[in-house]
Amino acid sequence: MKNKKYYITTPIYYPSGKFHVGHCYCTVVADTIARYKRLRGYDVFFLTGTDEHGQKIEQKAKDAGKTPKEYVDDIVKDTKNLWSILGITYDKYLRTTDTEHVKCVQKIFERLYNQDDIYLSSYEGKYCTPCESFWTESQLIDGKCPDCGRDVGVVKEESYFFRLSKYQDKLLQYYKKNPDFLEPISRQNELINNFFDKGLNDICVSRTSIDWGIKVTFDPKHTVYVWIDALVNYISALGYLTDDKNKMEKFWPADLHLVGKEIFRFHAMIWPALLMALELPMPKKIFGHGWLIVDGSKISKSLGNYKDPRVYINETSVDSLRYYLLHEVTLGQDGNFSEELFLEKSNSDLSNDLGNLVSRVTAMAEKYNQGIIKKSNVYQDYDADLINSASTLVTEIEDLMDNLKISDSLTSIWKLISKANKYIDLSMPWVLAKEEKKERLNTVLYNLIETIRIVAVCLQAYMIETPEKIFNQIGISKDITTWDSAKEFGLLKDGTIVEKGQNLFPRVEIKKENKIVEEVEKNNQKEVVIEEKGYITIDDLAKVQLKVGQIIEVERIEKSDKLYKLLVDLKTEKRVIVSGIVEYYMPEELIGKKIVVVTNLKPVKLRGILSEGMLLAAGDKDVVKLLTFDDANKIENGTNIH
RNA sequence: CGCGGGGUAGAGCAGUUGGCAGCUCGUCGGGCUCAUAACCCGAAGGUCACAAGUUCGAGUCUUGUCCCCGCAACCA
Repeated sequence: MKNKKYYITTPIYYPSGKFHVGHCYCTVVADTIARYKRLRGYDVFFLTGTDEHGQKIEQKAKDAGKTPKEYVDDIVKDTKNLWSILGITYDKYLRTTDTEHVKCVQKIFERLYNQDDIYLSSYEGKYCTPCESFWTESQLIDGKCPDCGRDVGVVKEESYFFRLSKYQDKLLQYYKKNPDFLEPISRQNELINNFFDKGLNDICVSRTSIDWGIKVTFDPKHTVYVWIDALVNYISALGYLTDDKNKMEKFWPADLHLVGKEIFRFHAMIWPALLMALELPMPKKIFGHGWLIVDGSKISKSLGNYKDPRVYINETSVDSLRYYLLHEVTLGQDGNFSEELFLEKSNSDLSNDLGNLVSRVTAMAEKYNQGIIKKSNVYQDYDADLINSASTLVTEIEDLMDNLKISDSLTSIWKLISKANKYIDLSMPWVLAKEEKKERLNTVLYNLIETIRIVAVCLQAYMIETPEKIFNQIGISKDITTWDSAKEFGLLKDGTIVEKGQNLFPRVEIKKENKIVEEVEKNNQKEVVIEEKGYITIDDLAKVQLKVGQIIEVERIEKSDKLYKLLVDLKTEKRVIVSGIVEYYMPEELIGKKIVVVTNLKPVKLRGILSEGMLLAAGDKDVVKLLTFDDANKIENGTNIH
């Protein structure tokens, strides 16, 4: 019998910088679904990749003194390393610079042009010459460029357009007939209310102002714009329009396109329209997931409020990070990520509940029975609860996972873990050992190890190291690690030998307070300092605006050991600045002090309070001294410093 | 009146078709000693943002108000 197939994709990410935990989130979710489907016997094709063309990449590469290709090569190398650390089991990593993809895009472009779905016209828009960017009317701020604040001019550029408007009605009909097509529903509503009600415009699918991209074969001064270049990856990866039709026939249509909410629109509108134009079947589902919010703000490059995800993994383990992303975030909604919460979860759910369970059970097996697990059947009433829950766990997970309730499915695993811990308290194996109730002890240990086996089998969808470690510790053979084997309680063989191993999840000391905040500040400083050479120019220095400020109010921030909320007088205005100097100054020492303030630092929310600047201070871990002035009285608040 | 999401215990969240307000962490008290200062039991803690309405009954439905966040044609 032919296996059922499952085709799942992540977006192809834009490699304009290092990837952060948000990218990991989406990819880990997709990986988990892929693993789950494989466990259930599906033939899975899991696609991810990078969208490597466009002006921004061209610019970034130039800044770094590399060619665009060299630039993206480096990032891709790093990304693949990250994915390998996270245990991402993609079947294909597509790069839009791959020859196959380029050819596919060109052929599609030709075809759509030939059938008049693409036509030549001109794109007219407000253009900021120094920024080399087009802006829409609504993006402009007071009629000026939102990036640099300079005047914009009207510029006409020859462009090819895709007749999106032609597909408007067909799309709407499709949405209505297939209510499961776009999820969550709220995003579908947003899409329809925002765009369809106003009517769809044809979209510009080529640019003459961008060089780094795929050339239009019949008009090479044009470069294919992102819509077609990027979206088409989902079929170019399967070899669409090549001689090898196997994958396309087997896997298309995709079962799930997992995308971020910011690109949901394009996937919900443009992509289906393109597929209609190409007369290909629609994907089964497009799901727009939410974002990770870090300490109240979204992850953003300009805030610099993120770290390399490997930092978190090094502190704990891959499985801790995967667990957090999968369990703490409801798919479809925004989720919270903070280092403190992450470590807390890792300690409580992983170290205390799961890790400790395995540890105490294997320890008892060794201590009381030389690690030998024997089948025996001296039961008590309360055994039934554990055994029932364990034997129905897999079915429960299947129900939830099939509805993409990933977080809930983990919760049901943890409910069983908790039951196992409770079962130990009820059965008190240490008493049984002391009183030499051998047969009952054997039953209890058997039930516990068997429960742990079932938990570990299920965890294979979510975690990459832990299930294997558990299997080794409880000494079981491969045939009872399969998905279906967990549907039956009692497959564990008589005489199985258990060996207590290393702790699965060592507890991590949570250093109270603001590691993360400090990190944010460091990152902000980095923005100003030019990376490699160590020198900055006078212009760079001029970017930093320094003024004399006087501290007029000092307040401790609740629940923070290190932070003061300061009100600083800059003569023309008073600003709130949050500063981590509690350890070094008493409030009364600070009041009235004249200090150096960075006034054009991007505001950051710290502990929920908007900090609109930064104080300059000298020091290291032990000593911190604020920069002050010799003759403070003689210098006025608000004076510029150069 | 551009669109969408949110406001539920100290924190982070869940609440399906309206039917006694829940989960995890933290706090407090107790138990246990197999285990990673872990595990188990119990308790405290909420005007479900506010106001009005529908209803026998509203966190849930309707209307209005306030506040937070995101999107507004390439930030996962």
